Amino acid sequence: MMQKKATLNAQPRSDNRLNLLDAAARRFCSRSYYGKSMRDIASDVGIKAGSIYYCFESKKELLIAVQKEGIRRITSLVSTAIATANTPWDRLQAAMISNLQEILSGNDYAQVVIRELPRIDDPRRRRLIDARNKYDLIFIKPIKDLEIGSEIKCYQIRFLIMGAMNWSPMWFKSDGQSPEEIAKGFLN
Amino acid sequence: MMQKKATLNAQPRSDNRLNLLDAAARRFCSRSYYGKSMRDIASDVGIKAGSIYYCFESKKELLIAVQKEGIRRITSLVSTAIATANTPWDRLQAAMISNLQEILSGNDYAQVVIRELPRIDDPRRRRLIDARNKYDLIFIKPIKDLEIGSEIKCYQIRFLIMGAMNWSPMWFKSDGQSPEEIAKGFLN
DNA sequence: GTCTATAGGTAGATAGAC
DNA sequence: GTCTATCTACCTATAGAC
Repeated sequence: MMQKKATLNAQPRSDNRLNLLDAAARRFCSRSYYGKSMRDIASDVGIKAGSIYYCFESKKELLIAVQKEGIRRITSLVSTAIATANTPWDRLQAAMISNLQEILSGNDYAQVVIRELPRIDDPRRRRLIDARNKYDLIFIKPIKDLEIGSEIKCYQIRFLIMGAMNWSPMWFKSDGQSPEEIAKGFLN
Repeated sequence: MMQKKATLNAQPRSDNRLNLLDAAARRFCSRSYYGKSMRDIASDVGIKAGSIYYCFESKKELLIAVQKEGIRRITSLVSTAIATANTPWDRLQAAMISNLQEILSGNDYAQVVIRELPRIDDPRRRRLIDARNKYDLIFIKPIKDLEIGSEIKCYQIRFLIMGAMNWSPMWFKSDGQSPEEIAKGFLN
């Protein structure tokens, strides 16, 4: 699908696939998947709509790619953060901080996973949901290790924490509390 | 805009304005404001797209009406629930239970407020946001009355609780925990 | 790798009949 | 109140030039 070498008469733009993903994430986030056109996304990276189809075979493919990348990024960041902490409490806090950092970073990938995944209708959605569920499970172990209640209780706590985090973009102000402060505030 | 009497040759449908609001709420919820057409909404109530414009002068007007009604409903329900409880703790719990009942009821109005309000671009959005902020404030008083921390702490708790509630439609299963159980679970 | 041109479909909205 | 018919605009996607 992608060629290794640019032809001589092509303009010297570095890999537009990534630029397109960034633009799509931004656009899908601000007005939903259905609310922004291929023309909008293309114009953000300085090309025409038809050219997107060199990298992505359809609009839905573009959405799936954004979501796949979004899950990959946040999973990677949070896993790393957890690995560097020693106690269950620190692991939970580290996971929350890096999760919030990614969600509130303004790159919009995570939000497209969060907000658009439940309503896309596509066979590949199943795999994405599995990947997101797997991501959500990262949080359950540190909570269980806190040993503060039954298994049901642990899941309730996880729903509480993850819901609050997933919702935070709605009220977050970049001149207010930092992700660290928000995470610590949630944990008392 | 609306007439009081139906003409004789009109079909005997009772006020379609409400039916249209219900259908719009459902559709805007499932595929976003941009993802569903006036034709889709019209067909849900058994009329043609052009006929919607007898009740609503534009698609955006229809969205605004859904959101206005959504805020009105949940404000009314939660205010009433709070008024029937006696202690701060009971008031907070009553507010959470009725908030969750409305959000998880399946009528979709609340979710259109929650999910679509941040991204519509319209002068009237300001008023809706004010109304929703006023609604959010309903929760702050019971939390403050609990006297468990500083004002900042109270707002952190509110963000935690409201975020978790607003997010609950994503994982709620109608054969699982009830809104009461979820609210009590969040409150420990 | 990006362009232009365009096919083929659907969108929101309006006008006028009934 | 709802219909049909229609306008204009925009959409996704493709084909072929460069």
